[in-house]
Amino acid sequence: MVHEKAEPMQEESLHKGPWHEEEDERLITFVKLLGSRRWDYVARVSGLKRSGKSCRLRWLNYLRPNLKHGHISADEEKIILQLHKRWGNKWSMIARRLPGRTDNEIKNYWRTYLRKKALIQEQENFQLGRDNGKQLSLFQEDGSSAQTYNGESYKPCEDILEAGNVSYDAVALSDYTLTSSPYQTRLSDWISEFPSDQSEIKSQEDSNSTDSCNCYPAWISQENDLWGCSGSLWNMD
DNA sequence: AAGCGCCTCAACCGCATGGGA
DNA sequence: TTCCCATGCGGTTGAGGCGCT
Repeated sequence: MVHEKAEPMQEESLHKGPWHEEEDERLITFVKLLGSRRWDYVARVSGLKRSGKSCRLRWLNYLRPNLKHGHISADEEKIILQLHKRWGNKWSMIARRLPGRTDNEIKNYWRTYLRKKALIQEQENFQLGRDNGKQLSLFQEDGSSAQTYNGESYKPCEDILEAGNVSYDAVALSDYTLTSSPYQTRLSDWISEFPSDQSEIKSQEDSNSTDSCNCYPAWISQENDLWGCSGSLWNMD
């Protein structure tokens, strides 16, 4: 490994905008040579008139191996919805749970498609809430969970219920208990296995780095069964 | 065919964070 | 402890594609 103090790039000479094929090829060559770190150095040594930031972004979002470039599958969409409700706009965290997908891709997908879906869902729930004389607000304007019910905060579980095709109203009417049917009992058991504190979640995240994001934590892999997802997504290399 | 508006997504920007000197 | 720099992250932008009129 060469350790050389990187000179600052000449800002005014930097290329911006879309990458050309030759630039991609050159970047791939130099990343293979120098590794996907020290991006300023890679940018400078490669002769690409791009910033280190730009090189890093191009590599992470487009050039790195094992990226998927196709449409987001229904299974992946469910995961995104679930994790967004859990974590909010933590796109990089969500991306780590979806092998081959980038935070940018997920962020774009959310903004262009899922956010609308969430808003529609909100409107439907608002209508249902009005019909029942209750106000169940599940999403804020930005798409995040509002976590209120009749003006009171509650532990969010709508993500799980939506994923399992259980209506929000069913939860509202059962005072958020999930034990009245075998299916709900199963849900309840599953929820209870969720990491109970941030440190546990953190340790699971740490064991699933970007570079080795080929597995899921136990708590989410169980959703596969719950959702009846195809196995292919979960066994990705 | 041309013009317009909307949508998508690659790329940029600015701030936060972490590590090393 | 402080400063500096590289990297990471989330929000935003804008070019190009596409469909509608």
